[in-house]
Amino acid sequence: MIKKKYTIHDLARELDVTASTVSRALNDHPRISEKTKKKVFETARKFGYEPNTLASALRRGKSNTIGIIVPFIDRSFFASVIRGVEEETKKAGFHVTICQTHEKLEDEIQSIQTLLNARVSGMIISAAKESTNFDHLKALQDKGISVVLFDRLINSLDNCSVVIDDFLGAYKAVEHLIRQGYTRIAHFTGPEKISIYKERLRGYQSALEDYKLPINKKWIIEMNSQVSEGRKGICRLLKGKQRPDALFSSSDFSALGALQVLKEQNISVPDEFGIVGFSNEPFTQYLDPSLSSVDQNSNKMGHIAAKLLMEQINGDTMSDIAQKIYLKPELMIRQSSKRSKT
Amino acid sequence: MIKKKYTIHDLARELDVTASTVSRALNDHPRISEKTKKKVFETARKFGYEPNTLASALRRGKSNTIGIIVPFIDRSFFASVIRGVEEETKKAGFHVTICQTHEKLEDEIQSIQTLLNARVSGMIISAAKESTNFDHLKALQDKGISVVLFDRLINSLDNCSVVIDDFLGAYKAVEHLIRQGYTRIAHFTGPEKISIYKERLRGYQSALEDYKLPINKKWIIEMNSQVSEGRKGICRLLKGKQRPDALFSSSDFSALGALQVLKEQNISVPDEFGIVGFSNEPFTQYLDPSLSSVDQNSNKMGHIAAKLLMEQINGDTMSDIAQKIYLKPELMIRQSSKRSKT
DNA sequence: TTGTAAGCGTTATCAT
DNA sequence: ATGATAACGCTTACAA
Repeated sequence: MIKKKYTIHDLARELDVTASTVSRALNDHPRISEKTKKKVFETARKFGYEPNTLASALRRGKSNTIGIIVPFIDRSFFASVIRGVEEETKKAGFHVTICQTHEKLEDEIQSIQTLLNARVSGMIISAAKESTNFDHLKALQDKGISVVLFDRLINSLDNCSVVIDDFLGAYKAVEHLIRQGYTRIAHFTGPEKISIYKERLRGYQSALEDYKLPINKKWIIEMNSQVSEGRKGICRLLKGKQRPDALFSSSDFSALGALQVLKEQNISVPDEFGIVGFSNEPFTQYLDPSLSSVDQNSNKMGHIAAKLLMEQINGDTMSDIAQKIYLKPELMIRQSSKRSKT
Repeated sequence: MIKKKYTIHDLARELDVTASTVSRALNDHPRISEKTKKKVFETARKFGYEPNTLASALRRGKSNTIGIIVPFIDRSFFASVIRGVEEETKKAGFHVTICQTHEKLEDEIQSIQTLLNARVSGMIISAAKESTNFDHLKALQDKGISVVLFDRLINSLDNCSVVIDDFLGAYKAVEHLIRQGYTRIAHFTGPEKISIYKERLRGYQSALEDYKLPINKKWIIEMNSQVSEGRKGICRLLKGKQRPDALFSSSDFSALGALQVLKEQNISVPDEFGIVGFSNEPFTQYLDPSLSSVDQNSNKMGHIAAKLLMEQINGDTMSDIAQKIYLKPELMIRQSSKRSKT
């Protein structure tokens, strides 16, 4: 048995008023008498009336949906951001539609189109790695769509965005290593085009400079965020003439690779060699030794991105001036860098 | 500059036909001449026309949105299922709206309502742990909404559902331990109300019986899926008069707790004690020793759930008879249970 | 093969 | 404070 869906007309008929009155009452319109409002709400409940958000969205030209575009849903960082977004938007009566780009520009363009067709009120986007052309994002601005970028920054765009302060995170990590007494600190960096890696590299260099430690170019290795790459990287470092005694890695995965090799070669971590990774991937805390890492506050990032977006949508002042928000990263100090004083 | 959105009427005017013709052409209606179709598509492209999916959904009474409800988006299992769902539905032109229940019945009911109001075409749901009353799910059936359940089964409902074969997964895990020469195998189980844990327990018992090994009630410990609980559990086992030499845990987290304690007490894993967990959490492969675990095929589960749902939506035969699909779990054999022959 | 016209359920703009 | 009416953009009988 399929239950009938009631509409405002059904309620109107029941109450002997018009649909407009019902609509207004339901939306708490100021000049509807409290009495009718009450009556309307009552029978709405009695009938089990539920508004058709589709019709409302069509009429108003805006849905209460916001779209979120990420490379992969199941990467822990993104999953966590999405969680934050969902939690924040739900409060305001929005729901979240998700799209994956698989790091492909084409999928990104496609996703944006889909969301546009669904008339979402706004979008929260972490650009695909592949994206170097940002016309499709610029087009969104032109169309007057509210957008908040996160994680992957696009400098040529003046969108609202939320990122963590990668520079600071890196700086803190390296400073921590220095304070633990490590002096020859290497760095695994990522593709140099991507801003987050550039920033982390800068933070690394800056900390070394501030503490008057040498920057050795051979100790800076570019690689992808993979365990295997980390293994290769550390081998190269260990073979070099100048051997480092610590590593700050832009990725937890490559840090893990390094850790594995060091263990295999019986080089004690943290006593002989200190490691700090980046991202605070869930697995880092369970390693042996547990891996120090820079936490990205991903859940909070989601919350903030969502808040920012909703301000934009509601035309609140703050976001008229497009702004970048830098979240403070938190250094999670674990065994891999906590040296018993030498 | 905000670009104008074109409608089928704009196209109609341009082509000197009516909106209906344009609509039909765009939808590849059989009795529209190829010539007009071609013309319509051409000018649609020229104008950069994009359909308003909202209007279409309103008219047809169905959107091309499907809703997915999970306890937490950022649990790796769910994230991975969602990923699968997104990938599968995208192909068919659907998009995915996500809702979290935080394992709360109230949130679950609320989420369903939201999705109902958005007129989703169907829902994919993993019930909240808290849910013991399923009226809200039954109501969906009555309303004629297509639903596919996954992971958490509800036996009183005859919905389509996709689960892994927990019994088989457990059986395989325990059989593997037995074949490795372990004979006194303990088990960490979960809240007994939840079917997945019941099934895993059954698989455990069944394997022991088949291999004529004793089932010792003291070796079966109920706990939540947490590292700390696993630690407590293994301590209890080690203190007991009859000490087991292996553990099959319903959860990777509690298995990890056990592993930690064993390492601390210098009990060699896998030589003196074997462990197999469940879920194949990402961290298991990075532990030392790496933790054997039962993989749940989560991405595939998402794909299949999505396919099933879309069959239901399209009224395809298969799903007229509500069916349960049991996915074959895969045992990931790693160091924690791979004993050098004794 | 195409046109006509009504309608999906809401909301916005008049008017009263 | 409420009503009447049109419109959002699309689909779909029914006609022609």
